[in-house]
Amino acid sequence: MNETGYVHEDTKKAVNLAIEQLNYSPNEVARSLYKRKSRLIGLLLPDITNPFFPLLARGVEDEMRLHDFRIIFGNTDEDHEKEQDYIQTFQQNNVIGIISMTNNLSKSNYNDMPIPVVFLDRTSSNHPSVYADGKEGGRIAAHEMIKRNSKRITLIKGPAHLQTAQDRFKGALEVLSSSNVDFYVMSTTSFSFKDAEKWARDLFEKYEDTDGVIASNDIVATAVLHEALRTGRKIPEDIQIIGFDDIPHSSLLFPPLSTIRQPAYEMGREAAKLLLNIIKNKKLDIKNIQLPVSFIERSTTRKDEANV
Amino acid sequence: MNETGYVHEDTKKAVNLAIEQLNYSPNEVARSLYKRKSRLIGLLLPDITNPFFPLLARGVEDEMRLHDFRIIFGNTDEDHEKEQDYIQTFQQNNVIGIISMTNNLSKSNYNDMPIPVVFLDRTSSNHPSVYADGKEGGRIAAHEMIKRNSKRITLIKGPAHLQTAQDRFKGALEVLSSSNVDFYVMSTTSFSFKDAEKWARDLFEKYEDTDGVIASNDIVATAVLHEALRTGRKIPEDIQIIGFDDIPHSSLLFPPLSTIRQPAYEMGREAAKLLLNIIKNKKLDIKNIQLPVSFIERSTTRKDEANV
DNA sequence: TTGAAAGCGGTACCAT
DNA sequence: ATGGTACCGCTTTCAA
Repeated sequence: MNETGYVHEDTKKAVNLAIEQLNYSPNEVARSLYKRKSRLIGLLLPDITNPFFPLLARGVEDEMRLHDFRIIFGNTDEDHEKEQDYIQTFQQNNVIGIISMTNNLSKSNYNDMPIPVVFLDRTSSNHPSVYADGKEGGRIAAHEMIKRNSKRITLIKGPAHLQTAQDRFKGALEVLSSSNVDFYVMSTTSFSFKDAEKWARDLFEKYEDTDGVIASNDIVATAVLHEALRTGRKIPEDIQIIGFDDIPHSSLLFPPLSTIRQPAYEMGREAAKLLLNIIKNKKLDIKNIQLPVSFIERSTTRKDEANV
Repeated sequence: MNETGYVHEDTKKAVNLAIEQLNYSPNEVARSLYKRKSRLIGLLLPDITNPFFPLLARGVEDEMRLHDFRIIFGNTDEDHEKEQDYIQTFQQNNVIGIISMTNNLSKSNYNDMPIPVVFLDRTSSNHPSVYADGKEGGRIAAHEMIKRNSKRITLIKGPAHLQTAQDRFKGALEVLSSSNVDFYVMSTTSFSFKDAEKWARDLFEKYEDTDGVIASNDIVATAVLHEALRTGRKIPEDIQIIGFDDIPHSSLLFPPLSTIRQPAYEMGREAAKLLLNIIKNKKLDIKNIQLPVSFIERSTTRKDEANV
C-alpha cells in the first residue's frame, strides 16, 4: 500500500476497492504514536485579532497545506505562561515543528527544544527566523518623506522591546540625521490605537507645524490621520503621513494610507518553507531570511514632482 | 495518578517527585489513540484574513482553552473540496468536534458525521448553531436611519447565498416598507471591497440625492463612505451611513462608522460552549442560539434630536 | 493497593 | 510477494 516493492495487480485492486467501499482513511493518531511525530505544526501568535497576523498565519497555513500539514494555533497575548502552555501541548501532540511570532523576550521558553522552531516577524540569532527588512523600510520612509518636500518631520519611535520596531526607527533616523530637515522624535510604548490617539493629540500640540509624520505602524498612522483630519489639516497638502506594514485596513482609509509594505503573506509562506526544510534536512542550522519591503504610494503623501 | 481509589502517600510522593524530575508530561497522542478522541477541535472558516472572523475564532479559542482544548484550523475559501479535505484530516486526528463558519450551501459535507458539528455565524436547522439576530439588526438600522431624519434611503442587499445577509435585508426592508420614506434597493453579490467600490459609484450616480445608506456590512459601508467623501458630501450632514458587524476597522475610519454590532467574540465563545455541552451530554439535539445585536452610534449618523 | 497484560491502529521488520 | 509480530505510550481491567 505504501508502494514498496512489487504487488500483484489483483491484490492491489482488491485493496483499493476495499478502501473505497469502507471509506477508509488512515488513523493519523496511531501513525503519529508509532512515528513519534504527527503531521501537525504549532503556530504561536500574539493575537489573531490584530490585523497584521492573519496575513502571516494565512501564508503559513497555505504553504503547510500544500505539504499536507495542519496547524494548531494559539494566541499568547504576549503572556509567558500561555506561551509555555501552548508549547507544551504542542509537544504533547507530537507537532513536527513550531512557528512563533511572539516576542522572544521570553526566549527561555525555546531553549532545549527537541523540535525545530522558526521565528516569524521576529529577528533571532539563536533560531531560524523570517522577517522583513525594517531598517531599509525606515530609510525608504524617510527618503520618500524628504523627497516629497516635508521639512519638519516627526518620527514616531515604536515600542522599545520590539526589535522590528527599533529597526524601522533606526533606518529612518539614519536618513533624517544626515539630511537637512528638522525633525522631532516621539517615543511610544505600544501599537494600541487607544494609546496612539493620545500621542497623536500630544504630537500636534507639541509640534504644531510638523508637516510629515513617519509612524511606527499603520495603526499609529491611522490615529495620526484621524487627529490631523480632526484638527482641520489637509492631507497630503498640509501634512504627509507614512505608515508601516500595509495591513488591509490601510487601503480602506480615507484618504488611503501611504505605507511601507511588509510582504506578510509571503513571510508566512517562507517561514513554513524554512521549517519544512529544517525538518527534511535535519540540519538545525540557523538561517535567517530577510524579505524586502516596498513603498506603497497612496494618498497621504504628495506626488514626487521631481520624478513626474 | 488519576485520583481513583486509595493510594499510599509514599508512593504518591515518589511518583510526583519522579514527574517533576523527569519533566514528564503525558503523551496526548497515545491517550487519544486509546480513547479514540483527542483534546483537539477543528475550526473551519472562510478566510482568517477577513477581519470579521478573527474575532469569532478568538472567542472559540479562549473558551476552548479554559477547558484545555486546542484548535486545528483551516481556511476554506468557500471551496467545497478544501472544506472536505479539512474535515477529513480533522477526523483523522480524532477531533472531538468541529465548529464551522463556512457556507452551509455545501451542507452535504456535514451529513452522517460521527462527531458533533456546530455552525457559527450561520443559521442551520439541521445542526446546532450560533448566530446573531440579523433580522432585528436590519430593523434597528432602518429605525435609526429614519429616526435621524434620512428621507431617501438606499438599502444595500448583500449576497443572496448568505442567509445572514438576507436576514438583515429582510429586517430593514420590513421597517422601510411600513414607513413613509422613499427607498431604493441595490442588490450586490459579494462583500469584497473592490466590488463594493464600483457599486458605491453606481449608487451615487443612479440615486444622486440619497441621504442615507444602510450597507450590507462594514466593508461595503466603508466603500460607500469613501465614495461619499470623494464626491464631496458631508457626513453625516448630507448623508448618513450605517454598517453591519462592527469589525475593529470601523471605529478607525474617519469619521468613525456607525454600525450594527454583532457580538462576534461572544458568539465564538457561545459556539465553543455549545459544542462542549453537546459533547458532555452526548445529546446531539439541535440547539440554535441567537445573540442580540446592538446599534453602535458613532459619527456617520446624526444626533437623534428627539431623544436629546 | 499494586502489578501485569491487553488493546487502541498503525509501521516496520523478519520469516515464509 | 505476503503474513506474522513487536512496538509506539497510554488507559483499563483483572489478578495478586
